[in-house]
Amino acid sequence: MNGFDGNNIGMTTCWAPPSSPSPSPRTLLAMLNQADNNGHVVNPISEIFPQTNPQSEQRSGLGERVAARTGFNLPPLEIQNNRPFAAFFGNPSTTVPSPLVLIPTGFSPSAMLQFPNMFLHPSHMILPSPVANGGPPEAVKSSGVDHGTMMISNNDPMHVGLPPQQDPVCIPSHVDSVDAPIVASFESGPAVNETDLINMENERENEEDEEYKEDGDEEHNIVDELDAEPSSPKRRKFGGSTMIGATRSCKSQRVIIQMESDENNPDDGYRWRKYGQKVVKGNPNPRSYYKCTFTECNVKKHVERGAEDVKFLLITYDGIHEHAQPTARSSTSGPKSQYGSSMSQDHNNNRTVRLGMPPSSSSASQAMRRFPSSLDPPMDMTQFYITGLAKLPSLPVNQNHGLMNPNDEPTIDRVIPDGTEVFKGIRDRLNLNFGLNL
DNA sequence: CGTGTTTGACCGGCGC
DNA sequence: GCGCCGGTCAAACACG
Repeated sequence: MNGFDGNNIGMTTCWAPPSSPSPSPRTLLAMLNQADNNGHVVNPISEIFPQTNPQSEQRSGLGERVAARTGFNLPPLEIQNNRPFAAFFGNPSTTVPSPLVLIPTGFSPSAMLQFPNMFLHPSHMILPSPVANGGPPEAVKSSGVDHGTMMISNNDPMHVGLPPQQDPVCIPSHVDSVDAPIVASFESGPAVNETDLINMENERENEEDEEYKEDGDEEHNIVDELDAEPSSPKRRKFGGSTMIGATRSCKSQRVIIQMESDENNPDDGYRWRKYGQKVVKGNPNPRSYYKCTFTECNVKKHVERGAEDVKFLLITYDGIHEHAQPTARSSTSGPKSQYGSSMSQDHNNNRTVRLGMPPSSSSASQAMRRFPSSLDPPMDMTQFYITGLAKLPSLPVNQNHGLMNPNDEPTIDRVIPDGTEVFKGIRDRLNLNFGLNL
């Protein structure tokens, strides 16, 4: 049985529905999917959800103003539940993002998953003054009364793309007491606008190649040094390891996801080998370190539970898979594949779990079917958002962050059994549009 | 027996 | 320079 039963999972990025006639979810998906085919937003959200609330423009909050501009009504946020990540996890040393994602003007929410590089870890941001091109960098707090969250914009002239006068579209991550959030943060580079993103997409591989080249040189040097001296049994051997320092992995592409799960290591389609566990400062719950078991794949992840609420998992992925997902679990008695034979197991519950695998009463082969890959038809994350929230049992449809119109019927053929599909959707989108394999 | 997990020791970065 | 901290290694162990 899937460990996500009964868990309420939803994206933290949210927006409200139009207050007047809206397209059905099916229509919406069709419209949004048009953006997938060429990587551009053919139908901006403002076209899909035309502005219907004349008072929206008078809102004071930046997020609300932009929401009003784009035709969305942001739902009220419970400030006490909208804590910053570090505070939420009670671990100030944990590298976690703000529970806000920032979408430059002109982007639809679906674009965030097409160009994840635009979403930065706060530590990588230069926080500009709200006054364009003036004043020292600083955090910009939302002035919205019903938004207790901090907004961070990026007008860094070195990177930017955002015209300074343009307000970014702030999509507050709604950490709701009912809806368990999934937060995806992408640490990969500077914020840019859409056109820059296209160029960046072309340049990204070259940059990474150079970075890897540098890494390789460093590693080579270290190995040379170590080769000159004998090593004790417990002494670290650098051969085969890309680690130079404790924070080495910070240079790689990093994606941080928060989700609610009973499992300590929900399966995400790849196979992981646990290589360490450590209690980090500020969180009594140990952090588990995993490596991808694929040959020569250096992707790592670490998983820890929230300090305050153990229901929440913080999963941090470091690196990019440069291989396909395993098609099936190899048998311990069968021929050895490139992968190890194990699944990530939750030893607390003594069972193997597969994130993104809806419970099924059918055959085991179906249970082992692969995750969608880049070869599968593109799926806009919005539909996962919608379908995920549509399954939330404790909220009336018209309160599901306003994502569904009360008159809308859920699309039966797209309704996902549990919110883990949101995770899958994130990964698919990252893989499909950015080559980021989680 | 093969594979993955556990766990104490070790390492480098960083702040003071 | 020292100590803290996060990250990693690898022998021992567990499991099927």
